[in-house]
Amino acid sequence: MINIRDIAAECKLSVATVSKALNGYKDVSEETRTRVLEISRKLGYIPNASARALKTNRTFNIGILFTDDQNNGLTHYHFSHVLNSFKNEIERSGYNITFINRRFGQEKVSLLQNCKFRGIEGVIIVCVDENDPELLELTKSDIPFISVDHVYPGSPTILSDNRNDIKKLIRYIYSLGHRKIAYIHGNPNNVTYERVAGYKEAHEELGMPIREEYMKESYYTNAYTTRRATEQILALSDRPTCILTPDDLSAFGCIEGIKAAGLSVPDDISVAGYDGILFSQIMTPKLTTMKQDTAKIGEHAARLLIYNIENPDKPDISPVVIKSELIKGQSVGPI
Amino acid sequence: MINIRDIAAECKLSVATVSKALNGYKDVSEETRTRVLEISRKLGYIPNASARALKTNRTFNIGILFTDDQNNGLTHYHFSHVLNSFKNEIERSGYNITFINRRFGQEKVSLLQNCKFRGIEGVIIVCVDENDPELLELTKSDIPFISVDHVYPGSPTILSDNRNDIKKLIRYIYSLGHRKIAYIHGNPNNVTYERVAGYKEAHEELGMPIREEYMKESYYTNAYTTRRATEQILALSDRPTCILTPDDLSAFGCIEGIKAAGLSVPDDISVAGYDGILFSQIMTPKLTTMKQDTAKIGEHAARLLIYNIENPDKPDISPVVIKSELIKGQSVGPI
DNA sequence: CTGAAAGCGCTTACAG
DNA sequence: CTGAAAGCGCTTACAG
Repeated sequence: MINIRDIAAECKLSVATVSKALNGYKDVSEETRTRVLEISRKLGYIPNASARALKTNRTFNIGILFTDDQNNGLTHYHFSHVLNSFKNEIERSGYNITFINRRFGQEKVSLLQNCKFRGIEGVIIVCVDENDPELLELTKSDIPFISVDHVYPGSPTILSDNRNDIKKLIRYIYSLGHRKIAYIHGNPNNVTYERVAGYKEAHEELGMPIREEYMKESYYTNAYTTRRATEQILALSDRPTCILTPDDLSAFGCIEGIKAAGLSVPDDISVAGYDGILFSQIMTPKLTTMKQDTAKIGEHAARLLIYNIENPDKPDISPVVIKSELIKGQSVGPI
Repeated sequence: MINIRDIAAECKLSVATVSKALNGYKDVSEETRTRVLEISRKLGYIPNASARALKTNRTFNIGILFTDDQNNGLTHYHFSHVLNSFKNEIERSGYNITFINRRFGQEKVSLLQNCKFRGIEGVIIVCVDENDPELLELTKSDIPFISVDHVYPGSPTILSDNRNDIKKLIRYIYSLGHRKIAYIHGNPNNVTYERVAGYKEAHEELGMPIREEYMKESYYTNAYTTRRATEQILALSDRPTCILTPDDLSAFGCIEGIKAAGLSVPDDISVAGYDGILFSQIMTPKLTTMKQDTAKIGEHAARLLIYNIENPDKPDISPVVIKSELIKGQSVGPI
């Protein structure tokens, strides 16, 4: 591989001058710069990122931390969209995306150690076990990060407006005449907390009683446990007319359970999802759901993270809240 | 940050000895090694990957090249599973995953230059425009790569047994009494070529005529264009009894088109997908499809790539073919 | 078994 | 405007 010294020799210049010419420093004559650029192109010069990183202490590598309790990983139907958008925006800004893991070579190390080892400049935390001690260690370190959906106090978060969005959804369902709305919510975390709070607030505002037997817990993206919860709800003597589910994927399980009971959606009972993934709109009936703006979430996450990397002295830690959009669909019908 | 010199000072040893102790070289006394390890732990030493890479010329970074013509990127419902499995296996072996792009900093560069710049040791090529000149440049370089689905002569490929798998699917459909089977295939590429060949071979073997009007082109993962193609097929005077689609996602478009025509699946007309993604089995009716073994594809891809990185003198370039599994589902009914 | 020395490819204060 | 020199943190042949 051609290096800067080869160019210097070819140009009869010092490596210092070549380096400056290549990096666009002002204190190089136009003539010299042109010659250096020309020769370096002729020689097929490609800089060495490791050498540059070693000297400048900058890698431009951004780490992704991305594992969820259901172990969807990269295949998560919602978060992969967030990530895709994040990646596009990060790369537009000249950074690179890499995945954080727990090793160097064959040795097991902590997430923070992996970041330090590889000179990761910033991390996006998506869809992880928020209580993992290694994760907490990372969030307390000096490495900037942006968290999606979970709030680490004092650090920037980006998330959907879960509380208000679910209220919007419930108001819509209410407007169709529903007065008995069950909620199969996801396992406890920040998102679940906000949505359950929104569910309760909407009930109070609309004058509907909150009934414990209408609230069940399931796992996110888990059609199986959501079907189980659906069966419990269908067994109630006073059935709800509509069931909210943790997300679109688990809504499929809910609908399956309803069909298995010989009922139909939305004629006998209505169902709403959450997320607005592609499949929710190509199935029949089209799902009533809240479409999270994954493009915006990923893009803002990238911009905010980069801002904080480049302004370590005055980081922007104000949480960013992105509105979701109600998709009316057809799975919630009029009463 | 603590470096190797700090440890050397603390241990009253040379950096050379510390380095050797840390790296498990044999020619260090057990006592010295223990002390070095202890001190380095006490000091919170973390090695510097850039420095190590600069010296050893090894980064352990594996690049992903992953963009498809429908621009699904990371959100591709099939390939994200391949990638997830690939990632897990790569990391198990102590390598890291990163994405290849076309820049360093704000400068536009070729894919190969990006790889060289960052010291990428190997690349997985998934789901890209195979004729991109920059891609061809990369495939002709000295950087080992593994290609999924597309065959670059002289380089290792991993792919499903498309030709035989679709024959298996057609034999099953035939066994249910179907004699008029249409095929909406994807846009031309290696996979499409093999599948179309399998479609024709199966027809010959089973004594069914190949009818041009039963073959339409669509795009992969595109429900819209597949619906359009379905409409053309439904307009035929002598309709087929079953339609094969490019993949499960586009099968939704096909089914939509059928429903819009007032027909039902599978009572009036049967539909088969391809891939076996999660949604194909939680929809109603469950889709008849070929389930690609994404876990195996990703895992083998990782192992083969690593093997070729670590054995540059005797690379293994034999193509790996993975069998798919027929999922009978319910969207293809008996005649 | 230990260490002195060279060097990986680059950048950057500093001198001229 | 150009260059000599130091140094980023590490590894490794070589000498002892």
